[in-house]
Amino acid sequence: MRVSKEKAAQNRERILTEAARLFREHGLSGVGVDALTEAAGLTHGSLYSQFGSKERLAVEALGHALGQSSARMNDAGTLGEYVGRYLAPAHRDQRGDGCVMAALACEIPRQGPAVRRSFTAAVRAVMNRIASLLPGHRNPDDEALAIVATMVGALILARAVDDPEMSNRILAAARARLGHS
Amino acid sequence: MRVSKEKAAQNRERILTEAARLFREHGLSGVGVDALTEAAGLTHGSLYSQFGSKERLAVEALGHALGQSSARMNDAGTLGEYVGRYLAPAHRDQRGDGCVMAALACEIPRQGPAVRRSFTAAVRAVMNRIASLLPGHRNPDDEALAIVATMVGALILARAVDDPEMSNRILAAARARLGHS
DNA sequence: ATTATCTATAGATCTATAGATAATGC
DNA sequence: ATTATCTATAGATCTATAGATAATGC
Repeated sequence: MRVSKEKAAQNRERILTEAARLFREHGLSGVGVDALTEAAGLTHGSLYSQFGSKERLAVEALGHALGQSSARMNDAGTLGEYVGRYLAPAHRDQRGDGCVMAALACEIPRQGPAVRRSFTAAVRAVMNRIASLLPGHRNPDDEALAIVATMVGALILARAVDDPEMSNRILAAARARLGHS
Repeated sequence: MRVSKEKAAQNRERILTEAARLFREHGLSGVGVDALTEAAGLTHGSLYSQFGSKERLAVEALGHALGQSSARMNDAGTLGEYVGRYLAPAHRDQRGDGCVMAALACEIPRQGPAVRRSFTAAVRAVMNRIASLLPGHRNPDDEALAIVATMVGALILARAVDDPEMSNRILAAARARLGHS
């Protein structure tokens, strides 16, 4: 069954959106082609006509999610505001809609070149954005990288730990640490 | 073919050692029972008589690796020494023999209760150890958690990024950040 | 005529189980 | 007699491909 160009574009968009969510929730190797296409109301075969392979879909889905993250990042006017939103329990609790880096970083070293390139660009973008919020710093880029490391590390650990009190404490400690920078 | 008690214990030990390495290198869901047992010179069936399931092997392998990590952690006399070794390119480049938290943290939220409990205990142990290296601090535990977050986040990002210069820079920025704490 | 999607299927690979085997440990 | 290991296999699930289908877009 063929479908209108418009409808096909919508399907593509929906697969990308759902894939961006599913990959963050279950990991890149934790979701199959079946689940990815089914979430968009299609059958698994359709993935291959639209994207050619699961990996190419992953690259596009990452790009899709990273675009949204950038937009949200640019909404924050100050570093404190950004940090506060990033290290919030709400962000910790919705992995599927949150930071791509925190959701997937551990898997990235095992991914193909295209995925890794996309991820690296994302780290660089966050670095630049945070550096732009650090006026008058001596090495804004390096300072920004240290801040990103703290944010990502805290969020990842807060999600991994099974003790809610400890989890909140990790977030609070990182916020406190970054509030004084 | 049965085997002596001693030999069986050796086999068990070897599976644990190899599993601790393979899990860190490829992720918990990235290695199969086949690879785990083959690395110890056995066939896949033997895993079930020794451990009962892949997950129970994972729990024991994590415990095994965490024990080694603690030992190494206690070798460091100062925070600076510990941070310097942790955020070194050598540690970044040998994931299979390095920090369990940095290798597996992103996957932990999707694991069973036993794995999560073990991971949480590890975070607590590192927190306590680092806090003990922070004499005279007001909230040593919280400060320690922020430091752990920075270390783990920096190592994870340094491994994920595909640009060696950027990778080294992340490590250096985090070291600089923690050198002044 | 083109093409987005579906169906059917190939070929791997994954976790787990059942039963056989053969050496140990009593 | 016990038991650590092996072999064979079940039953899922995974990525990918081939060919059919049917509506679009010319």
